[in-house]
Amino acid sequence: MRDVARLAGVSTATVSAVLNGKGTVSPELTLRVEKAMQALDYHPDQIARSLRVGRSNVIGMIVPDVSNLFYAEILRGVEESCQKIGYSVILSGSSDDSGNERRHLETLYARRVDGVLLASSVSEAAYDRLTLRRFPLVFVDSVPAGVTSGAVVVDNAEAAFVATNHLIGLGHRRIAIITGRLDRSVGLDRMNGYRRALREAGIWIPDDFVMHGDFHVESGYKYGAELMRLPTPPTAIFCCNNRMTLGLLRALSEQRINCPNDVSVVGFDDADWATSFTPRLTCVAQPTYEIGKRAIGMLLKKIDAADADGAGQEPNVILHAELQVRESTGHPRDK
Amino acid sequence: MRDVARLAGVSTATVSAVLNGKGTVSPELTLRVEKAMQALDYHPDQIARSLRVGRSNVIGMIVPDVSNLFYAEILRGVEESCQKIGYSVILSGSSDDSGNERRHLETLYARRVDGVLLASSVSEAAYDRLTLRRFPLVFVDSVPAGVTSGAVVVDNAEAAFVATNHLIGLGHRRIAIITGRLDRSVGLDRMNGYRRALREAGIWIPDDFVMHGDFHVESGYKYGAELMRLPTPPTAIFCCNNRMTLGLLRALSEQRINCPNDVSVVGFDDADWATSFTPRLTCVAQPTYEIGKRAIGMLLKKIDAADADGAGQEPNVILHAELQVRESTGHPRDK
DNA sequence: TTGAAAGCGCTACCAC
DNA sequence: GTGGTAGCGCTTTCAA
Repeated sequence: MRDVARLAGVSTATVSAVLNGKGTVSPELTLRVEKAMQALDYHPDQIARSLRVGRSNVIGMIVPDVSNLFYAEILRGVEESCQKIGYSVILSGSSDDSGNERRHLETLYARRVDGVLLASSVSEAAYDRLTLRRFPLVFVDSVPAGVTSGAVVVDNAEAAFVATNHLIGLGHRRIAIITGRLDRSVGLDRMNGYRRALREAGIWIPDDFVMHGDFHVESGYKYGAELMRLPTPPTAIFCCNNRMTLGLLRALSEQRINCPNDVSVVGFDDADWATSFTPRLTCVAQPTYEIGKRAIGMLLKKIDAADADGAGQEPNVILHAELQVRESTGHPRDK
Repeated sequence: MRDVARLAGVSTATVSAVLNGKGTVSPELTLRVEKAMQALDYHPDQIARSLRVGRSNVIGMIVPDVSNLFYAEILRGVEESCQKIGYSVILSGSSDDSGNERRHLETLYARRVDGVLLASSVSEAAYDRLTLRRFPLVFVDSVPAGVTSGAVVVDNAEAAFVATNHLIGLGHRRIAIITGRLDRSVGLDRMNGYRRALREAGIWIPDDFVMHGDFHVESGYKYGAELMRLPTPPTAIFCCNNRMTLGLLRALSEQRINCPNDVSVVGFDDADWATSFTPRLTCVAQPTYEIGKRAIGMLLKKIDAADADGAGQEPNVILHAELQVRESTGHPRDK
């Protein structure tokens, strides 16, 4: 920068003014400075700038699993929005471990990110007073119990309710569920939606139709296989995330159980493969890209509010998922 | 930091020494400083540190598509390795656009990242003298023509050769291909491997068995459909990436064409869904996680070499993909 | 072994 | 309009 100033015959202050479009520089000097910058292939050092202005234009994002398409899609929404406004995003994967999550939170703080997006948080550290004072934070996808602001979530209970009702409407009575982790709002809400639908339809479900999965492929596989080996297996299964659905479908395939003839399947989370399967998968499609966009929108609001010393309490954004009815659901055969 | 120094009754230099484990500080003072840091919940400002030492401990990674599982898996390898050594990664998606790619390169430079990982680069900007002087850069997945150092790639030609030979070995003679973009090494090499296998087996292939796809779902769908509508359709299709395979499978499903009875399919890239499909998909599995790990390893070497003013010419790392034979390939029926 | 002070590259304030 | 300069929080000589 000094070199630029020297070459243009001005002060560094002027160069800075040109850079930031302060408008108080004469056209003539502006041109000279720009020429000099070009000639020297000068690119302002954002690090130095950040240090000075106390703002990094970087946000952090923590997800449980980088290679889960669901988070990848959210990330895409986040990243594209960030690009437009000159933000960069540091991504870290927590592997569903609260220690990792906490560590990442510390790292991000040390790097002085302007805010962080926390997907499916598994740690209480996230809403420590201390952490919250460090930087604006918005919860994505899953929200800690009792938190009514600063989160972008989907109405999971409603979505599960609709999905289950779809099965009931087709005539199913023996409807099983493979739940997600119940210590997460996403997992619990989906199960509750399912239960409510059954209750309102006056359907009673045996305990062994409720399988407690953990969002991973293996649990979908294992519980799917178990369900179909029951003396009277379900005629429909509601599976609470994309990974487990993959496991479930694998189990069905191995047992040569035909879907939807022998059993109907409703998955949660749409995925690129959902329409390539035979049969095409009926599932609850979450607006992933939109989640990402809204989350970053809320975070920016919070960042601005923090700058302006406003309280910055953004009420939760609640988005709605849409049931995509395709061919993996049909009437029960032995009705 | 000043506060910590004051509270501990020492100078900031001493605090710094403690932080960096310089070892020249008496145990007594060390303890006092640590106490003070704790008491004030002090976390050193990496931004300031970066400015001073000229090293950010951040790397950038540019991928064409954040939500393609293939890149997501590589990213996972990268990210996990980075965590271990205290690096953070800024992720950007180029959407296969060279303008975006160039812009991200500029941004990353402005942020003074220590190096960048560039996946499937589409832009010549990446190997401009200028860009290369800015920071260590390693190419991942796809390598620009003629570049023999600084890249981590898979031997795509060999992988395609093996995959095609697998089909030939099963008795197929009418083997079609849906290629990727031929302006990328990945795309071209795979087609060449396919061609070599056919040539060596003395099999001649009509031109309309070679479909030029672009790595996206739609092209797999479109060309898959076209292939199967040919007067004499192929008995096997080799499909050059995960996305296009999804499209192809959808086309087959819609046309009620049975795989592998009517046509065998070999995909490129393994995916979580590959073993959940019926039939389970035979495909070329790239060592994605390993690619990520090796890439970051090479980048770090380059970074260190750059620090040490060494030339830092790391020869290309060439990894090998493995053919996963499953049920989507079988003998041709009408042989 | 410890501390004083310079300086990384930038911005913002104030004086001209 | 423009420039001089202090200082963001840290590390790193160098002197004590």
